[in-house]
Amino acid sequence: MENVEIARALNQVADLLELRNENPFKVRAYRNAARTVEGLSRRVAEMVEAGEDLEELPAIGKDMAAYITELVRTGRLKRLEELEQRVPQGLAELMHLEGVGPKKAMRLHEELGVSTVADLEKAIRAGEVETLRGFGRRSAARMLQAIRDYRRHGTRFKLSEADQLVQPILAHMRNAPGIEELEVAGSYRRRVETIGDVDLLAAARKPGPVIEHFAAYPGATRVESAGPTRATIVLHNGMHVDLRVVKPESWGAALHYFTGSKAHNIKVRWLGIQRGLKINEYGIFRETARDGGAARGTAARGKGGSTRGSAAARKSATARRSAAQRTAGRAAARKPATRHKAGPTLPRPRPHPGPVRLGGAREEDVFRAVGMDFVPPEMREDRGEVEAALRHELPRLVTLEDIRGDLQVHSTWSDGRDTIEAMVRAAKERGYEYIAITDHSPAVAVAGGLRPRDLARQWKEIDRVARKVKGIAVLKGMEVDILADGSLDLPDEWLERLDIVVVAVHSRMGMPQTKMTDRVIKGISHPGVHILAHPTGRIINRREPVRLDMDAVLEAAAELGVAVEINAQPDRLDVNDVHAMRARELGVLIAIDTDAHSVGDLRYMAYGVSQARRAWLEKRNVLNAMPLTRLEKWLAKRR
DNA sequence: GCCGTTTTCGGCCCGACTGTTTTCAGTCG
Ligand SMILES: Nc1nc2c(ncn2[C@H]2C[C@H](O)[C@@H](COP(=O)(O)OP(=O)(O)OP(=O)(O)O)O2)c(=O)[nH]1
Ligand SMILES: [Mg+2]
Ligand SMILES: [Mg+2]
Ligand SMILES: [Zn+2]
Repeated sequence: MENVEIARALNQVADLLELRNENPFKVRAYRNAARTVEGLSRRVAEMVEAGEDLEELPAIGKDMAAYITELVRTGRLKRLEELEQRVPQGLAELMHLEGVGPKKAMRLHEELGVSTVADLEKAIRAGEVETLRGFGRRSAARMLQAIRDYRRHGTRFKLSEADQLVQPILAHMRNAPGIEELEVAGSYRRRVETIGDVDLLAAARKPGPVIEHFAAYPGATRVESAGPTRATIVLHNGMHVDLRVVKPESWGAALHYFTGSKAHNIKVRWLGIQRGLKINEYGIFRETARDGGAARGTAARGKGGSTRGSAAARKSATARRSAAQRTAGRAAARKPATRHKAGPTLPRPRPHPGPVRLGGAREEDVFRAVGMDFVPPEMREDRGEVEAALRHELPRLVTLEDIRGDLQVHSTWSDGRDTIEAMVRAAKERGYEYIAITDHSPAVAVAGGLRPRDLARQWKEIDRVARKVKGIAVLKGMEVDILADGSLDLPDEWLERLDIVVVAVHSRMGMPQTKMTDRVIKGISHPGVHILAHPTGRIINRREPVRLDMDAVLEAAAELGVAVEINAQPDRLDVNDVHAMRARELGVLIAIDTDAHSVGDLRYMAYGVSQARRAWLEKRNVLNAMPLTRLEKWLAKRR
């Protein structure tokens, strides 16, 4: 069983527990466990088989370890099956609709017999939903819209698509009245390979006009919501764009909040609580002693100030503090400027000094307040970066500037669109020290694979270009196909004469896992091989990864001294961040290659570097961050 | 259900927007 399948089962349990109105912290425990499994660089199944102690993993305790073991051993989970018996099929699906959560889903089912999205649509059209207590015409209309959205666009957007799409919005927002700062936050800033929505953050003294300007964006089909500090619009292609606006003094805290990830935020805020601090998107606050327990039941003091108090005060107060009180505080905080008779029992003027603001103008303020080093956005996934930052042991992540060359590039000799000379010149312009020309081998006939005698001619051309274009080394390479039996698609005498050999699977992608794993390991075991390219073959949103025991492949690569590629094509990003992280742990070098098929594609390097950073890679982990002389030595040593 | 420079019990992030409400639950970021 794969990690994603285990994670899916645990998430399903969480959804069903939520529908059954279980303790929200228990629900979260299942989601946290799922996240751990999904972000794990190793196969949990293998860990179980090896008898390793799963309870050492974060968010995995006695129960979760047992559930995971059961899943691995039997392929089933009794806990899940029991819940499926008790909760009607389809209700979990209803929760995927925007604006429909566990409570509404359950009520729709209990009061209208709705248990599928189709049922819900019928009920809305029949006018049944709007008659429900707490529902109405508007919410029914909203649900109808949510159903349309759900059916239209299920998948997430590629990061590169988001990059395109964001440009005109940024251009529009730069003209917003009074805007002082503007940045894309969320998963986009963390450079996640796919993006659910675009999260924009702006700073302005007066947020109102900025929100209005945003809502008037010509590319929007509708405004989903708009309040005094935030708004959501929907673009023609279905992409949602969130805007949050704060005052400049809150810029850093807001950027931290809106960059996420959610799990990272929760962990950092919890560290704050343990240090007597409250961290939110407005800043970092310390509550004075007199401001704690006594004042808390009363209504809020507006944004940021509506603090819940010191850890000690919190402890004594939370017990006697009802949920109603909590929400009352929040509701009053909603419109602090416009509500004159704020909370129910607010005794103004209060003599106490109120919470002390410790910072929040800069993002570093948040980290410093809890004793952490600054964490680069790409690492903020709660995959150990918080603990590493507390120990001051964060890696020094590789940067685009560290990259000295590109080791997988195609030309017109196979399926590339630009000549060797053009590719070399473009590489030189990027400041590279070297570039490898790696056209396809014969078996990849659809991509114009080169036969050995073509290769001989190509080398003459490479020599000619190398003489003509000074200041960059041009390596003679090939992207050699790993055939179905694991042998390489080029005779040894030719392999030996290449400067660099990149190997990859391009056919028979549907093999069962053990066969595919044997095939790839046999492929890289050939002594002439330097780099394993796009190991899973996945195309994001289009083609599933091949079934491969990545752990076994990476262990073999470590033993053989073969490098593994992060293919920087934005629809590949293969290996992904999680596997690249495992490679690093095993001491496998990573080659970040653009697999460019035109000079323009060379810029994809940035996408590869982003994924490398998400994998915690440093310069020394990256093959093509080596200077030429070291690279040449490494290439020769492999022989 | 997990977890422990404060704990093996009692905590678990914190705030905005909507709709329908007359005081806030639900959902989402
Ligand atoms: N503190 C806190 N912050 C949250 C919570 N939910 C979301 N955020 C923050 C962190 C997120 O990165 C950011 C944007 O929310 P999104 O739902 O758009 O998530 P994100 O962009 O990370 O992923 P996405 O690709 O959009 O699915 O808002 C939460 O429950 N608590
Ligand atoms: Mg987002
Ligand atoms: Mg968002
Ligand atoms: Zn290829």
